[in-house]
Amino acid sequence: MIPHRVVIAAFPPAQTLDVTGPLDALASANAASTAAGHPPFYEVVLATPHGVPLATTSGISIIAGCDLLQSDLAADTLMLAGGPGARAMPANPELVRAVTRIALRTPRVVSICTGAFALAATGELNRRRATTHWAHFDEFAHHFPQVTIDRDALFINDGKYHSSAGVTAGIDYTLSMIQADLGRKIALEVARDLVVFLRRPGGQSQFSAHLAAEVGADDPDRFADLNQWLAENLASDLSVTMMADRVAMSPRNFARRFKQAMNVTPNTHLQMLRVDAARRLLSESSLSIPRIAKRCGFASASALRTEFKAQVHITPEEFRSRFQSASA
DNA sequence: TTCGCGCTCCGCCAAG
DNA sequence: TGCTTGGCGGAGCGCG
Repeated sequence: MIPHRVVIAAFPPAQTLDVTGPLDALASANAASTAAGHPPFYEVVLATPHGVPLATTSGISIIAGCDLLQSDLAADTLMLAGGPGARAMPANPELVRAVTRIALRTPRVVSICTGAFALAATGELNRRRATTHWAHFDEFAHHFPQVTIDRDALFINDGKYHSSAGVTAGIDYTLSMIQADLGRKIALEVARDLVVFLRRPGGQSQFSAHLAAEVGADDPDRFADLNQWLAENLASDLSVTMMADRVAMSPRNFARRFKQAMNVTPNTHLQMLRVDAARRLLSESSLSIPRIAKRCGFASASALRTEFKAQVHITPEEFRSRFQSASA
């Protein structure tokens, strides 16, 4: 089997490759693929101008030193890393030409964090939707007015072009990419691995509560559609009765079946989804706490604080001060 | 701080 | 007879 080649483009003055989370997810997917008796699925190639090597702490082995400027660089997925170099990249015509050349012939092109600046510089995002790190929304909009910014999304898929918000959101995107490439089972195994290796102090797990619940669930597929619907409608006035109606069951039977399948009660799961959404908005947006509470379906900012503290063990304000700048 | 209300969860039991 | 489903009621909890 020919491995799926992921070319990661990084731009000077970067000296380290700051996409460790997505790389670890790819490494974990390779391990799961190997354990299933198949060769590693992903082959990761680091491409920098003139092949300048970068340090990385990821567990995946990288074919380092490929020249981003070479004309015949081939990829199945092109991943554009963020950082100051990516934001400065549009001012370098030689780099813009090189990335455009690769992007045009690559089936899937992904930007991580401020890698969106490098992707937008190619012009391929014009009249498309995209996202980037919240702290650079205005700067991005100023430089690329023809790109529609989605300020709430964790990641955006528009045709073959994909963009993720912060580096943490890049992990969520990578999980969805692995699910598309290798299936739901492997993606859940990768998520389970990430629980072990990527959980940060202060309770900021780097993957969604949705996935966390599925990892611990006996039968996650049974309520997959409902969970998807819940995640998309958190701001609605949701109740166990409404969830039961949604899956055409009586409330009593629904509660029983949900607990059996997911290992948590419906309301506990709903609260996990709400805190997860709040956590993302706290680290990926500049919205006020009351607005985040409303958007996530909490009755008030006070209700958000109570539930947030119960699950994450710190207040939303502490969480924001600790993690908001960490992903910039 | 207290109290009442509404919601959730769960054990129990009956019906299909 | 065993399993699934759904109703009932009590305990617990959050919120205003």
